[in-house]
Amino acid sequence: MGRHSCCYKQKLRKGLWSPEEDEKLLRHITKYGHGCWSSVPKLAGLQRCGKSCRLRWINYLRPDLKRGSFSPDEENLIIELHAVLGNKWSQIAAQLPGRTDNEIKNLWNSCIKKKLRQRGIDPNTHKPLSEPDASTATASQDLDSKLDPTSSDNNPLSASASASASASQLDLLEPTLPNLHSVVSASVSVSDIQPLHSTLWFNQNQNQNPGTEFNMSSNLFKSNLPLDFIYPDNNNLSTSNSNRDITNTNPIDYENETPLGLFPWSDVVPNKDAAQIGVGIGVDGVQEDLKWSDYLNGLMPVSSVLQTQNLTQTQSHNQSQGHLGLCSGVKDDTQFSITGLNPWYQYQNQQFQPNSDMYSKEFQRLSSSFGHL
DNA sequence: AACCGGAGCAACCGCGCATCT
DNA sequence: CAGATGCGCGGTTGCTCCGGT
Repeated sequence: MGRHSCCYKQKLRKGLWSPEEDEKLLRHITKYGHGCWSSVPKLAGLQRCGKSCRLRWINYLRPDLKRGSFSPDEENLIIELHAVLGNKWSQIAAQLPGRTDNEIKNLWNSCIKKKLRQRGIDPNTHKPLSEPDASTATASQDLDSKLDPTSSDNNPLSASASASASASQLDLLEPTLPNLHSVVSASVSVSDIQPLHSTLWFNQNQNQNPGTEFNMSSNLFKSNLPLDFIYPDNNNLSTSNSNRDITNTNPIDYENETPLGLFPWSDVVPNKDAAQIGVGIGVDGVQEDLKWSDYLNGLMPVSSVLQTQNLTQTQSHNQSQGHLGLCSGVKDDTQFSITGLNPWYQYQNQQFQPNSDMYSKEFQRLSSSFGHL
């Protein structure tokens, strides 16, 4: 196939995305969904190819993205999954809600590879290096023998491994995959790695209503509860969730094409200074002190930012400290539903539910995603 | 202060597969 | 059935930041 025809077109912008482009894309997809990606740039008024828009959305603008550095648990899980899946970044990312394949790939290439080598492990084979560092080789060998994907005897996810045998071996993987053994105890017949690793998500051995009882396979999931999901960790906001008035919504005024705030909590920011996130929008030489990612990370409304002028870098930095633990667990953007997943829609629709309901929705999505199980 | 090199990251490229016409 | 188109993935590039010299 080669390059796509859209890539040959002239006048298409390349390179870094400007805040204006981000806002256009975000607003368009928020309002209409992405539909056919090739038509997105035209409809959104962007001089980009659809592919570029898709990439930007998936890797950066998607509201369910978790931002910030990877936790040790996440890194461990990536290593475990890489041992099984290899460079299938999208499949690895599917097990890490809120993380993109690109993000994981970059982490792997820049950090984890190096760490594994320092521990005497070949990051490609997950075997000890030919000349491992003596001080670390012994310890790493132990781990390595458990993770060797080329050995059906040692590989707990081997297609030929029986469920019971796998369960005992999976115990060895703790604590990084604490619930994996119970997953395997469901007597899953492993003939295909795809359905198997999808079971990392929940414990199929539960006979109860899986929507309320299924176990997350990793501590990663436990920290991403709905309230953190919806409310930014912002010092300017009350930290008491119970004190928040979730009926105080800030609807997007689509009729006039002037969003009051792309995020519903935009009007909850209690003081003017806090609202004036110090992002120098990179327009015509205006300062761009803060990375756009930091701006998004601070979850300030685009409209507020666009109105902001003459801001100090200090304000930028301080505001950027706020973050949101976004976690939807949905990797495949084709499955993405603005109204179903987007936290601010849930917020606006006052459909906020206790954790069990949240998990129930997660399970429903998982069920549809892995319906072939 | 200037330079340099490594790390981290965002974005692009090229390919394969699926779907459409 | 074949070509065109759309989409997704993994690999790669190039930019920015930052610490060391």
